[in-house]
Amino acid sequence: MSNHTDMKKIADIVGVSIATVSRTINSPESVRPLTRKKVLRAIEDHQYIYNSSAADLSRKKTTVIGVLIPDAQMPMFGSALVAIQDNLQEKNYSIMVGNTKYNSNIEVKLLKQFQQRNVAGIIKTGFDATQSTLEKSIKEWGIPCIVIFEKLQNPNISYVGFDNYKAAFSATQYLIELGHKRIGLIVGPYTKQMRIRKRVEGYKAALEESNIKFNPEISIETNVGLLEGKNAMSRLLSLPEPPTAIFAAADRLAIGALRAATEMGFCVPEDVSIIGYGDIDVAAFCNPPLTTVRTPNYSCARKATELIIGQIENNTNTIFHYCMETSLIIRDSCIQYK
Amino acid sequence: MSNHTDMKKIADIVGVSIATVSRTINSPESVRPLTRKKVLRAIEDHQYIYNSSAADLSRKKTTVIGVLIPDAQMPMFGSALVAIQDNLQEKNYSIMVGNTKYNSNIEVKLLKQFQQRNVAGIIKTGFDATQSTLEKSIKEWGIPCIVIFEKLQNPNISYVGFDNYKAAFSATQYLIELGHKRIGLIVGPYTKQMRIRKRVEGYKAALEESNIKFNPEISIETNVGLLEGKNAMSRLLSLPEPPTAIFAAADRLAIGALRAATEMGFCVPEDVSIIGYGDIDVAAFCNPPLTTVRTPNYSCARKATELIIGQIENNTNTIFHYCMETSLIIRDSCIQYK
DNA sequence: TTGTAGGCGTTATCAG
DNA sequence: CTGATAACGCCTACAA
Repeated sequence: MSNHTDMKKIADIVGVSIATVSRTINSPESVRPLTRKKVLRAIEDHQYIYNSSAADLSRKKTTVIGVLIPDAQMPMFGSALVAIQDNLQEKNYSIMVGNTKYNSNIEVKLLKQFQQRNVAGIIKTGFDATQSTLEKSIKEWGIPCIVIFEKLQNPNISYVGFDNYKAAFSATQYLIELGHKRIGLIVGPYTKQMRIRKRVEGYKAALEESNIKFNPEISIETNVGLLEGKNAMSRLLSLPEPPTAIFAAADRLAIGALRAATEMGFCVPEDVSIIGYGDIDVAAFCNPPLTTVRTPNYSCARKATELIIGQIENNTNTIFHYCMETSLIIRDSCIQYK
Repeated sequence: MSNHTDMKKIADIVGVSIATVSRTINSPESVRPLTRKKVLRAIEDHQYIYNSSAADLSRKKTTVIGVLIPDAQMPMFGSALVAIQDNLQEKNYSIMVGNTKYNSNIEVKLLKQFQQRNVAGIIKTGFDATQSTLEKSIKEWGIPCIVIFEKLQNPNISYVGFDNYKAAFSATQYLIELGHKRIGLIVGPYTKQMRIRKRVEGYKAALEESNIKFNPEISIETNVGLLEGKNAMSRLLSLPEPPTAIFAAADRLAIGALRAATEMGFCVPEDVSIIGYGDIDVAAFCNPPLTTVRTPNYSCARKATELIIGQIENNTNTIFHYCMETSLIIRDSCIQYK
């Protein structure tokens, strides 16, 4: 005989059926106030702990949502977590996180875990063309899945993102307007990530629009990180004819680049301008403060959560496409080329 | 009739009992190789999805662990998440996160959620004396709970941390050795957080050891953030007789402080030295690179995960106390006082 | 408004 | 090594 308090026990104590206990928890309005009160009292007095696993099994549906991010250490993704929870908290949903490290094996494994745990919905950052299998399986799986931080081509997948192409275009254009012609690019693994590739395309398009020829020699693909940004910048500045401006398509790359410039004796922005991407919070605290593109991370994640909750509760699964605006945050790391 | 693949269905297909299917999943070695192979084949062919909720219910035990952090946006806590998952991944455990925002109401709510979901263990950062109720309930609850990033006084709670007192002591001492006597302090909400209070105590003890009187006027308690650090530093540097060195007991405070100094025309370290705390990754990329105390965040989280998994699997619940070493990382933001 | 009872998909015990 | 079967704790028609 279990000495552990379950619904049955509460029911016995109050002298009511187990169904009534369940009801006072899930739809209190459907039980007579007096009964309700007695049940709640017993729950309180006997420290009854509701068992979500059992409920999940019975309902064939959980109140857990799975969140997939590449790297919890990056503020951009951390803020997604915060936003999601801010929105979920009051509704008593829980968050299951997975850190993919940009590794699709890990991602697949985590998704499988989510699936086995029967999460009610998934919010993930980024979605690659190479993930068509994934697309198919999520479709069949039948739960809502929203991609954030990215504007997708694929009309079958919901997203709440921003236009990486446009944002990168405007950053590059800004540099061009300042008179720069030799504009270097330091960018993350765009060969793997669509969201990053769009930035490269935006950069190229802006150059082209101004009849500046794309120069692969001053364009570096690297992993995203402070050190990586620094290394890339060192290479760029060691060139016989270094760029006069750099578009670092991630703030952390920009911060690394800034460090490289400083250490090599280049003044920013006098000797070389640097524009970042993301407007992470330290960007404003760099020396000099970093001019960058602000992407609406928090609001994307928040909006996505709102939408997914809606879908879960109404048991719908329509496709949403939201594209939020980005903006140029002009600080002190870029200057007119003379 | 459900068209959804469950164990029963696989069993029927293979012509074996449901128990055998369960076995080939959970203890493959206990089933005849040929049978095993057939079952696995069917699982593969029919895209069977294991239902963890059901298993959890049956086992009365889950394989999810709850992680409580104050702010997912802070790299220190992000790295904990990463470390925990790195360790959990291969064992097929999942992580449920909760972001407390340093708010104990939220924390209590999240813990209750964890409890209802029947998590197998809890890893949390920080533990306050004010949380004695919590201590009691976790005790009764009976699952392992490990506090990280902190060395606790309370012998009843497991921790894997480091000695904040000692670390702060050594940071302050370093400043003193450099000849500073007027050493300011910018620190997080130590009135609320034990882990932060220890830093204040370490700071004071170091001063006292060198017969420097603690001066409350150059000591500021604030929330932890870049802007907060900047504001605090502005106040300090506006004093008629500003400090010649600052111990910012969190790197983000230090970075804010650095910014304030720069904007106010103070050179760091020539006019004022700044030492940080935490060695977050951008610290090395500041201008100047930040001298700071390195705390073993990743390894604490990793170790804690290892321990908690051990407890879960062996069904034990002993108390562990691990204290890791911190170290002084000397870079360029502090200089000899002349 | 309340009770009855079958079912959710696994695990685990006990035989065989 | 394999099978039958009773839990696990809750939800949800259906009935009263």
